[in-house]
Amino acid sequence: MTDTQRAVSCGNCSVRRLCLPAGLSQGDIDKLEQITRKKKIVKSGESLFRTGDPFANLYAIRSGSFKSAVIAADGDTQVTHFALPGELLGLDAYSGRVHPSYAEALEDSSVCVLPFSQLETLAQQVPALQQQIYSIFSEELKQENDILMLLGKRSADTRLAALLINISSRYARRGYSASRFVLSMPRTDIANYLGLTAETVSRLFSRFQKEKLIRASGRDVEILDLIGLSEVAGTHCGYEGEG
Amino acid sequence: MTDTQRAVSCGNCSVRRLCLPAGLSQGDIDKLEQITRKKKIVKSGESLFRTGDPFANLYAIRSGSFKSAVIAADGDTQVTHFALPGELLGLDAYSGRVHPSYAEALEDSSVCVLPFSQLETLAQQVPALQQQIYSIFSEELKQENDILMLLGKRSADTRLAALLINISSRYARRGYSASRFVLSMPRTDIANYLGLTAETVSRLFSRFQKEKLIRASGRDVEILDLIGLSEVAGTHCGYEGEG
DNA sequence: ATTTTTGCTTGATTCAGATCAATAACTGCC
DNA sequence: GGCAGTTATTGATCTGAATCAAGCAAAAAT
Repeated sequence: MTDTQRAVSCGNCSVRRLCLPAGLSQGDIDKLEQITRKKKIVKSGESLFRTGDPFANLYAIRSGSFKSAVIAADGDTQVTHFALPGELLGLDAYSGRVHPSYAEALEDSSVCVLPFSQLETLAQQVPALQQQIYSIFSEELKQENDILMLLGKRSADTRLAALLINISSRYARRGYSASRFVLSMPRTDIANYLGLTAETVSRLFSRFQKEKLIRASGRDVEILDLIGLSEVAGTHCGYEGEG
Repeated sequence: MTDTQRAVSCGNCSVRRLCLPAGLSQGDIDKLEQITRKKKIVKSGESLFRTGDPFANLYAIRSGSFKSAVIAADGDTQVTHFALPGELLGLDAYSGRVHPSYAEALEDSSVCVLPFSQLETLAQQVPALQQQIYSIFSEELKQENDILMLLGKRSADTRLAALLINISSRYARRGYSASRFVLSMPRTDIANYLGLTAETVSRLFSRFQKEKLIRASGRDVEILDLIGLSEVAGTHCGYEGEG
């Protein structure tokens, strides 16, 4: 076994506790690794899959980050998700056998390729894996509901504050600083995701800085006052999400 | 076997093609029925489950309709879903072992009670059932993405038009008229779901009537001009959803 | 049958965030 | 290092939907 292949194993993956192997025995992880031999590099701005692509694989993010988005009939797009290491992409493609959304790397990223038919077969034999798949689906649904709340009822400042706290706590889970991080997405993507315009997002960044809630320079963000920011977000953690 | 029990069988259920049994062989459906012995009646306004209830069952709607909603830290609620016969409720509770949302009957309704641990075990033995569960999860995610588009970028009239078309096509799938139906939810719920106020929704109903797109009297709705309504919705079917 | 409640509609006014517009800063890239 | 093309900030203005405020209809309660 070469070093390159070793690098793909779950055992030495920094996000194994957040990803599919979570809760599996070593023996089951070995089986999972056997169907996850391929790794894929996706450069910043490139697509992992596009809307309409046939569904064959799920993708587990190893490193980097992605946005996923849907495209309406009129060509308009809506960013639906910012995905970080350990998260799965492509789950919404199962029922239609085609990807209804697309995923694009926000920075140079790498993913594990999971052929779904094989994963399905393995899950049939490994209850813990099946449970983990249900769990990931379910968690995803739960989070979407929280975003619906954000878009349905919340003011612009609340939305941005909630996003910053959410991203912060997700980075923290992955072993990075919760208070200082680099946003991998442009303002336009943040705005689109939050149902706002880039101008409004920019103004809010300025306002949050004036209010000493954050310090921001471009995509570099430092949270100075988590309590204050949480008050703006109207909650005590992300949008009740992961954290 | 009594008549009451017979009534619970999938075989004579009008929505079996949309529900869990879809795609299963008769033998597999029999097995499914064995774990689905209980049926539950939920009266209008009553809860099927509440936020925070421990997760034990999934519920398949036999008749009637439900709204599900999440409650924010400040007590504010967001309606996340209107569920019709054949649809499953409770999927978002799996990962946390607790219901993160609640489900309330919009009219007198009945559901099949599916103990999840037994369903899980059965799915392990019946690949077609496992696939159907994945499919339902996946479909749900897909639809949430379409709602995100609606809430993120669309104007009030577009949102309501899309909802009307979506509900119409879902009724049609269940064998009811696509052009004439009774909304089971009050205006406030429609407004909340669409991220609007009840006043705005009411004004839009009036406007759509003036424009001869619909005829509405309270919750009784008739679609007069599907093409016109689709133009307002900016799409050719529901929010790209089920239809 | 009459009061109370709940749900729906309509009008007047306000405001948060969009839109339009102009710079400014940053990122490659010759 | 300088130029072209993004990406971000800031300002002025506008507008769609919220909010505030009645009034009305239908259903539930007395």
